[in-house]
Amino acid sequence: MNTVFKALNDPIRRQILEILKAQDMTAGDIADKFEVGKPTISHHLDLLRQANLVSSVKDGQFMLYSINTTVLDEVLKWVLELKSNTEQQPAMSVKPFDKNSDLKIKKT
Amino acid sequence: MNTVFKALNDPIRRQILEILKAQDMTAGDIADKFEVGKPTISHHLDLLRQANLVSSVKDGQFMLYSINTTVLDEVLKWVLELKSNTEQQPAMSVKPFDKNSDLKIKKT
DNA sequence: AACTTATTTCGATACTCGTCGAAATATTTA
DNA sequence: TAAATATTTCGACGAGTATCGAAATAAGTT
Repeated sequence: MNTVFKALNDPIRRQILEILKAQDMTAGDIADKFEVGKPTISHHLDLLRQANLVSSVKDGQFMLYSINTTVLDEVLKWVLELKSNTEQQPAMSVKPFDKNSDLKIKKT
Repeated sequence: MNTVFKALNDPIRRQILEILKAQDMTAGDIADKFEVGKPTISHHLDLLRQANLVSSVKDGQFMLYSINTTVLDEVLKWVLELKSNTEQQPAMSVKPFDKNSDLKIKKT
């Protein structure tokens, strides 16, 4: 979960995923689509692989990368959970916050 | 988009969102739920606010924070887009990659 | 007005991260 | 086998980030 969010927290890595959604691609061809050097892209691909967001397979001297969207289900679930049910009123709700109420949640 | 992913890329900030999903809460009460100091939580709340993931309102000497899930729709849309349609075969697909094909996409 | 409480701001510090060029590794081609 | 190509690893550097204690700001209390 942490590694997935970490992997998604970079515009290049997100772009790589978008590229790989269209088609599998070699490391070199992916790198050609960006301004940064190949070692940098290799590093980005490594982080994506650690997060299980891409898989790779060796094809001769090439490394063919492909997207793996199953891990995104976790993210999806987490985000949807956050949006589900209890439609929270914004802070400036009609009912003022009662700092003396016993709603305070103590650390579990 | 970038700021949202950046804000979500921290376990404490994600926990804060989960807490605020249950109920609005003051900065101090939020801070009490973590081991780190109050200045740190204040900073985390600031990042969440920059990403529009929380809103805050002053209630006397307290700052009441509440979640704002509308920004998460962006994330949701992006993730779903990545999962939609073209169910990509993994790299180890039956058909080997043809490095000589003219599939190479040049930079737009 | 003095004191307490709540929160943020300010510097400072340690750590992580994105990036690079050079070198290492592996594969294909001549 | 030597040279070329593809990719990764390595070591380094600068920028960003999480964290802290102390100080500043603001509101409530005595």
